[in-house]
Amino acid sequence: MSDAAKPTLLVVDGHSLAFRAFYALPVDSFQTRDGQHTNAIHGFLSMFLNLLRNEKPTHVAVAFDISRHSFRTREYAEYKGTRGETPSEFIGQVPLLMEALAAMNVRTLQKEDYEADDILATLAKRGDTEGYQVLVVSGDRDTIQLVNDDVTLLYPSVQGVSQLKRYDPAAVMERYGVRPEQYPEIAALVGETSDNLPGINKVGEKTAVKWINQFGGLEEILEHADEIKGVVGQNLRDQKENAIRNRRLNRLVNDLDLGLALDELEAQPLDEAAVRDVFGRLEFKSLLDRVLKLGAEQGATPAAPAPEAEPAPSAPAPREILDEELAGWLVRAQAAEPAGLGLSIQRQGGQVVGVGIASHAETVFLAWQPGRTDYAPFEAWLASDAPKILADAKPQLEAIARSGLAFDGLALDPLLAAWLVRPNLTEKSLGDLVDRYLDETLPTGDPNLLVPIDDGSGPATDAWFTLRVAVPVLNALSDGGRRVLADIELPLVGVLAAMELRGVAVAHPELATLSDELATESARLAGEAFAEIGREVNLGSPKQLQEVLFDQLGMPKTRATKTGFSTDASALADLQESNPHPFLGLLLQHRDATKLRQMVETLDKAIGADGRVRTSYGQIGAATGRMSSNDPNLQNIPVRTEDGRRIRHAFGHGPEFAELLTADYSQIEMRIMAHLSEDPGLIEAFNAGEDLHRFVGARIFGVSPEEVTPNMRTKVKAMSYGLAYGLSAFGLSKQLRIEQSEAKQLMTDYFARFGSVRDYLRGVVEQAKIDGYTETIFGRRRPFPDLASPNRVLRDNAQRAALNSPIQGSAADIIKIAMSAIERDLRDRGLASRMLLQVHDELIFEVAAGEGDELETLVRERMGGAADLLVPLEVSVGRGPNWDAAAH
DNA sequence: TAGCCCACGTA
DNA sequence: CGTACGTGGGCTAA
Repeated sequence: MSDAAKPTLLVVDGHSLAFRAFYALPVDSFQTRDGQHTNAIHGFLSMFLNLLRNEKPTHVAVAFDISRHSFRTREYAEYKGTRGETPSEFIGQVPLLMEALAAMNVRTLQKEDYEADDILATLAKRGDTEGYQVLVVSGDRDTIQLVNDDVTLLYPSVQGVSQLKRYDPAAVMERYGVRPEQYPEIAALVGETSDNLPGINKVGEKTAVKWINQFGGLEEILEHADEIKGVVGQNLRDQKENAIRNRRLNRLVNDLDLGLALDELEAQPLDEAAVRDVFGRLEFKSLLDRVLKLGAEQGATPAAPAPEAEPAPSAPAPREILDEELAGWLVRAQAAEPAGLGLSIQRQGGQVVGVGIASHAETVFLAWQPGRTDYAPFEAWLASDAPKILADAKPQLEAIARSGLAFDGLALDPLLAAWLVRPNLTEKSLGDLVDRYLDETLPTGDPNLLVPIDDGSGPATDAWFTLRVAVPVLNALSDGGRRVLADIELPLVGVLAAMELRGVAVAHPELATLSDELATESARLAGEAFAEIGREVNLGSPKQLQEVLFDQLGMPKTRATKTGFSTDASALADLQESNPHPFLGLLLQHRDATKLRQMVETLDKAIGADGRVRTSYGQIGAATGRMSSNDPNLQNIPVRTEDGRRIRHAFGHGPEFAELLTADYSQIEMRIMAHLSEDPGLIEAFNAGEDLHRFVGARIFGVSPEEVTPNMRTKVKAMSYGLAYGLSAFGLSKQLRIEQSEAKQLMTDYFARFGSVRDYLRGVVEQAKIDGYTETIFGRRRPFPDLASPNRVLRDNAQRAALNSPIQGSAADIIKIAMSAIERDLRDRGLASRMLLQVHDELIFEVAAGEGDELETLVRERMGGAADLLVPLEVSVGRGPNWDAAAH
């Protein structure tokens, strides 16, 4: 039998969810005129109705505890003993809730001497055996043990409580690192504070999982307790009775006699009169509408025409329309809004599940589903260049693409625009925009619902606010900012969405091998390090390291940090010079190995089923205009060390592609500095086409370029790059490990030859003090309020950031321009090669067979031609089977 | 458990 | 006492 054809049994732990709802919703906002509190009932029913709506169970039951006492409290009197008095506001809500469920003809179950979870376990077991799909809804982690291929747990998430997380076996494995049936063994070891079940001291989830995976199970762990070293091992031996008791108590009873057959749980039409009565007494108006609507959909006696759901405070109530009516609406709405319609894509699991479209006067909602023909006019409009306004468009464009829809016509993203207005403290969501620019609150249905209401008001309202907020945001933007938005940022949105969807091929076996090697290496280094100091410490703990270095080994104190003294690499290098000790070298090597291993592991875990890793680009990430990359960060993959490059070696191309191509700008920031400063010397250096640092070195040291030694070149290079960061003589001396006087002299000599650079950098800061902001070549602004701060540290920091911003920001602008141009070219020319990654000044492409040369030419032209500067933009390109080999 | 701090990878 | 980021472990306050 296919899953879709199986009956679905929904079993809910009434007590635990009502209790969670009680804490999630404000007590004071939910009470009847005669003072009866109803927040737990309201929260529970709201969530429950959504479950019925979304999951469409064929069979339903809700289980409750009878009292706080059960066979577990008899076995272990302290069980749940730490729980305080049940709040008086909660008491009395449960019987009313049961009454409401009875009116809805939902069976409620209780069993003397057992807890609700035992009832869930029994029903899950029987449902599974009898061929049901079972959904268990509980806020008690013990129910994780019930999960299997046919039993899914829906568990309220900790922070939001606004959504239920689905736990199937894979999700349990991902979250807890063990199979569902093993979860209670973890819980037994760790203990459960809320149940007053102490576990083994110092054993947390990580250790428990490690042991389980190492020994196979709790029983085996206890058998091998003698082999476990350290304090935790002793704790385990001392406290193993805790674990044994916990395991006995957290085993759910799954063979209760409930005195009913599963057939009897079949979903029944609600009793409308009774529902009206109970909900009326509870004064649940909108919930009554929802329950009756649901009842009508599911074939209950048709309810009297229910009043329209309450509209959001000021948004027009959304209508749901199809076919010709939708086509007509779109034509009229577009005529009314020539700048674009508001659009919001509701998503679930990365797919489109609903769409809101708004003009100022009206909103519509579309319950879009793949294969439906009623929405053809919408799909045509979506694919057309008709202007559309979306807040935080990128993830929405991705859902559109994943759902097989075409998109064009992104006219504005107010979130992106707001970032250009205030790139530092940026608004992060539509709600933030509405707050700041409209001084209103974005209605979110009911933020406290356990499950968000899914009636279409969300996306339609979002679309309406998106449209409205666009005007004040645009008004706040400078002319230059509008140009950056239109010419650079908006065209990039779709490009980034496409890159994110493509991902990059990463070879798991290579990473696995590397990880193993690094693990062995770091274990060896740790062992040697421990031998040096005669004890075992946590080498990853700066605190413990300080004890070793400064107390035990009596080394001189290093640079102070907020919480002690630095143990970073440069501090340790200093110590190695003044107080040579083998421990220091071993520690540094161990750091390198563990850090690298950690990166390898993170990357490895990010490889998807298709062998590709997908990052997310933060378009509104950096204040300078750069992008960021996260989940995982692919902009900090090691390159400087041999082992690091082995990670790059694992980045390859898909089987349908021939190789990778990397293209990066050479010294783009220095070139921008040459352009902005108009320094004749620097401009000449670049136009000479000779090695920059050699050329500059020759000028500074008064020798010919051939006479510039590697040492001289290193100093000049550090100096040049440091300039753009506001480097001081002190900092330069430290980095080059030279005397401060020598660093000072170097700077003097540098500026003697390249004086315009200094004048420019000074001018940037002066102008920024006047304007309050800096600007890139293309007009991207960044405000610097701290330039006027009386606090010197803040002011100096702001000065350095200010002089760097036009340089870093212009470089970001340039590569963004190039990216959009390249993406467009690739499409226009019908090439199959594709852009995959951006690492600030570098682009990585997957090359289709036979396209290598054309791609290289195209990329060189577009990157080199992205800006017209006083110096050429040089691009270097490499190709190869992997990222490392494609380097140049 | 949330959030800070430290340390360190990239440009 | 050099800019811009993101990540992860340790640690601590709640």
